[in-house]
Amino acid sequence: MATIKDVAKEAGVSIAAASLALNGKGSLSEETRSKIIEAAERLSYKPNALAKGLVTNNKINTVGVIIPKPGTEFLPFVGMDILSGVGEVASEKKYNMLLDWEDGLGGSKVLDLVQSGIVRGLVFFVPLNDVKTFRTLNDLNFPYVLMSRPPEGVYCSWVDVDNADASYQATVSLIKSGHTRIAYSSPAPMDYLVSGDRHSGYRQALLSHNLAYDESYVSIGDGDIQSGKRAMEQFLSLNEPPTALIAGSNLQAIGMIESLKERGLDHREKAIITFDDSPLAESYGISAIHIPTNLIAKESTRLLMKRIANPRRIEPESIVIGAEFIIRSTFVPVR
Amino acid sequence: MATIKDVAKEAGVSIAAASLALNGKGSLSEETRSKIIEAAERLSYKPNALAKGLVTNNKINTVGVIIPKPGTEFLPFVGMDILSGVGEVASEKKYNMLLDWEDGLGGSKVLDLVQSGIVRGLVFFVPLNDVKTFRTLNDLNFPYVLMSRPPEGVYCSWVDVDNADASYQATVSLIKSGHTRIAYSSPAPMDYLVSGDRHSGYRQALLSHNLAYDESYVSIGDGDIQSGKRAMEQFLSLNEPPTALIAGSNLQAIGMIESLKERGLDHREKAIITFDDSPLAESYGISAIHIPTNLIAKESTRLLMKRIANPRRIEPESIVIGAEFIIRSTFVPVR
DNA sequence: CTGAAAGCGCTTACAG
DNA sequence: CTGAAAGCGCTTACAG
Repeated sequence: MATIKDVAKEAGVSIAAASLALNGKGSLSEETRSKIIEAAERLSYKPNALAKGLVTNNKINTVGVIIPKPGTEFLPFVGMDILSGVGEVASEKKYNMLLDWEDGLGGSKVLDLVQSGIVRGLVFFVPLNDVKTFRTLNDLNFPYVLMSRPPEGVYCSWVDVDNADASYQATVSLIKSGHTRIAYSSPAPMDYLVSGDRHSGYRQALLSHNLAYDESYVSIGDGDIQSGKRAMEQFLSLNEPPTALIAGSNLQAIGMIESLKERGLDHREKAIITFDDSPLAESYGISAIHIPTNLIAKESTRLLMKRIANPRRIEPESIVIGAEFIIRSTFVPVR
Repeated sequence: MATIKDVAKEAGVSIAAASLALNGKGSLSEETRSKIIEAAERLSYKPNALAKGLVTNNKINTVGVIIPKPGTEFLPFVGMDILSGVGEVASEKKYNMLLDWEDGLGGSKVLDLVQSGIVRGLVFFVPLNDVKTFRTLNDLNFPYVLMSRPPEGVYCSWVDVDNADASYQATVSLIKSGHTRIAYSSPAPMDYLVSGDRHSGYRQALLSHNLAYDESYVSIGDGDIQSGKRAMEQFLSLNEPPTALIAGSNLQAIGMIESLKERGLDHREKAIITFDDSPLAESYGISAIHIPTNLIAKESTRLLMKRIANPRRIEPESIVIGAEFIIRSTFVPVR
């Protein structure tokens, strides 16, 4: 493969001149410049990113995306939305995208990545926030952005919807349409920020409308269909089963509906609202709180790029994006 | 950040000795070696991958995954399955994973990647095969593996299911349960290998069982729900509508069922078999041809690793993986 | 068994 | 306006 040396020789100039011309820097005569460009094209020269990275900032132009290991905790639709958003903004800036996930072995993997120079910045979509890793990144003054509200004690840039508010609004709309027995099923363990925020919005809505908060109406789930079934069964076994449910994920909501069907009940027997929207929720006709994951990913990556472009430590920024409540056939007033 | 120079100084040895010790090479005294290792730990030294890559093979230890742009043509479940498979094998070998997709601007992006030294090998999951890119990769003797049967004229390693055979078997099982009017809806345009292979298996099954092949029973779709609806509407408008259908994707199959429902028909009105299996197909109760995407991804990456480890040109290998036919409630005998 | 030196492909002051 | 030189962080023959 051709190197810059070959290009210089082919064009009959010095290596430095070739570098300048190829990067559009310096003040070369138009003639020399085009002579060099032509030589590069003739040899189909592509710069070696490693050498370039080594000599500039010791980094390669790559953004790293950290997501949960596929198959756990989140819907593939969400994952792909994120990757597509990050990838789009990254590629606009001629950045590559590196994908990795937490492996349960602790955050050391992320730090390896950072120190090896393979990435210039990181975006995180990790439900359980690892404070220690973030602290270390802060100490290193390494650029990163969270696609979620940061955990207590971490000062950094982030982009997210207001989960508590979205949950509050959804609960209120159920109350307003006459429901008084409303259940909540979390998308993940309660120590996950997203679970806690949504739970507190739900609770707040009940209390501010003079409805009792009852723990037996709360189920702790994970992202899959089974956990939706379990939640529904738990709720149906109560003396006074809820008439409305807020599901933590599409698959959970589907599980709830399946559970209803298994008992020979209509899927509109209960009012069901799910977090996250997808073709799935649409085709099942499930009312959904649309979290604009793709937009969150894009905005996060934009913040990251801004931060990378600014070598000095700058103030973290945060963006709160609005969630949209989409009413479909599972939104039924109390009967 | 600490460099190898710092480590050498801290341990009181030469840079060469430090390099040897850190890489477990050369013959150093046990004492010197551990002295160096300890110094590295004390400084929390992480080697700079760029420098290392530059000096060894001009490449960084990264595998590139090329998939279609998210949101087009394929189910996120499939995409995540692939990423998870590639990532798992890659990380076993301490490789990073770089994600990219075709952008419709031609394959030059891939070649940039290759020549920049960012990846040591590529795995492709691309329905429409770009012969020119593959030829160039062959010329460069650059390691890559396809997660699909290669197109005509490309000689390379690949891993795939036998789509024609899977389609044949599914069609035969419909014939055996009494269907004579069987429709086929492709997952993509017909010039995609996967569409063509499945179509030819379907056609072959009909012909070898003395059933006529009728073009009005064939619909050309894409991966989404709408195309399933369209296909069903096309078929239902025929004088003799099919009694059984083979769908190209889960979403297509769901579209077919939705279309049935919209007309007030039971979803078991028709026998429906879908390609690809997912929680979706499971929860809808759609009979499915399970394509082990995750396994395909893993095996492909293993082949790639083998190829990378072997600097000399070696013979391409191919692996055909069996598809599994899973019968669910949409598999109904002819009425 | 260990050290000094060359070199991977590039960029960036610095001379001229 | 252009060239010679140093250097990014590492590894690998090659001396000793």
